[in-house]
Amino acid sequence: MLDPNLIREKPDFVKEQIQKKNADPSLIDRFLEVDVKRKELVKETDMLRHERKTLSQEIGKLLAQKKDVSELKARVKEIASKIKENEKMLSRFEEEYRDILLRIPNIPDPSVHYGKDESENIVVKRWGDVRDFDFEPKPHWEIAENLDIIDFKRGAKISGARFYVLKGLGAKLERALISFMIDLHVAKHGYREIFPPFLINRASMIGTGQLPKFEEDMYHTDKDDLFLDPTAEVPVTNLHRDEILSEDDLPIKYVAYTACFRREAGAAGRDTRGIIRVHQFNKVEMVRFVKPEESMKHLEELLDNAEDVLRILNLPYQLKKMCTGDLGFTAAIKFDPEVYMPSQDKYVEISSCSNFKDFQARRANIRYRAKDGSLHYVHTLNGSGLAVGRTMAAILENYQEKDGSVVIPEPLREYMGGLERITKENA
RNA sequence: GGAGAGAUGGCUGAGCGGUUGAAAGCGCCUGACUCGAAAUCAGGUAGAGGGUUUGCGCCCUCUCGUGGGUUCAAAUCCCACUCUCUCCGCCA
Repeated sequence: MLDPNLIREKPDFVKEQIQKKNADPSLIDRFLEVDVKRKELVKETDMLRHERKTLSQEIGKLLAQKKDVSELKARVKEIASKIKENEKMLSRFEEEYRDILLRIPNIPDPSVHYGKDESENIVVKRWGDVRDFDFEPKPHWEIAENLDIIDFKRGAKISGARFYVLKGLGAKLERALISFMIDLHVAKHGYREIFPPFLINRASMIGTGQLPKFEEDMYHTDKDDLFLDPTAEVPVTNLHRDEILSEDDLPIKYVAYTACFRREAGAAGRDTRGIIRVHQFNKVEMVRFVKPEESMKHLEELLDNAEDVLRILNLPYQLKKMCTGDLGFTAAIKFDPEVYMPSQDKYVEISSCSNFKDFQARRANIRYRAKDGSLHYVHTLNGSGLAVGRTMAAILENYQEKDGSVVIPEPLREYMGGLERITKENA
């Protein structure tokens, strides 16, 4: 959430900023209204409580002197009932105050360009040589089905549309990719590996900004009120919810593999074929907790860590900078690495790297104590490094051969028992 | 699932109806000593909300797992819930 003081002091600025994200500026007016009412009531109630406290102490003293206190008691009782009334009203205001605050999106970083939606994102970088095929490159789902390493039909049978089954070397390649990515980020980029729970409580979902606004996008278990992990960002960022870290601990860098579960509620008809958009996929995610003044530097590093995976796998990619309208609810600035897909001659999102600044830290109450004793909110960042399923798709397409086999990228071979190629025979 | 024990500040841990927002220790900060450091000594050190002040600050309220209740008054008594630990049961 935003700093309430920023909204109070510069409401017009905040309105303007959230409108760039296509959010409703009337949220700010509602906030200010509730804020005023709440403050008045707090003031009044605090005065009453003060009175109760003083008189109660008085009673204690008189009682010690064995004096009559029945009159005083009656007075305090009256005050107490008034307090109770106020508290009921106050808790309603507090709830609304909090709810509005939780529904106001983060404001964009000044360096982010204005744009209405994804069509106005800009490509800021391109890397790698797109391969010159001497045959018509097939889409990944055809390659995979021909090799019998992905089974869409049976995925649908077991679970439904947008689920698939990995088989044989397909399953092994998935595992290889996960290990390869984690090892890279740990050994070369200095992250600590985390393996978090996949079922997550409500408080954590609020902490990183999935709730209250996006409940429809998540799988939920009714009996226990738990959500299926939509991204490791949630459990890993919430690792330090309600904690005060020490300045010496920062920066903290975590990398985690998790399965990710998404209902894709609004995605009917999009990317229906293949493994690009599915309900369950694997992802390796990097998360950083950093000092505010260093967070932009950390975004650059994080982004480079994600790109490094693509470079090492020699997958051509481009980097897209998101415009204000496509930042999403929580990000202040965001870059998406996109991998080249030969069958469509298009670049497809394979990672997303964001700086949330103090937006998540305020929600999740993650602070650090500076050397001088003062308290500050940390800045949080995260980025996929990378989405595993999409990496698999990219490898299948970019490394496919005319005979239908797929060459295994050199750096992955040690994770595949030295295997160099997936063929119909060995798959 | 059953039985029991517990949850207090950055950490450990005392308090079990009325100057207790909380002893003590650790940690941290400041000062003295030192060329410097360590050790020692002295002092300081919870968070949130609100008011006031140009500012340093000062004042008020709330918070001892969470939510309710009893009482003039609750960290302290009662109830519910959550979590942790121990034992039993079940189980990959």
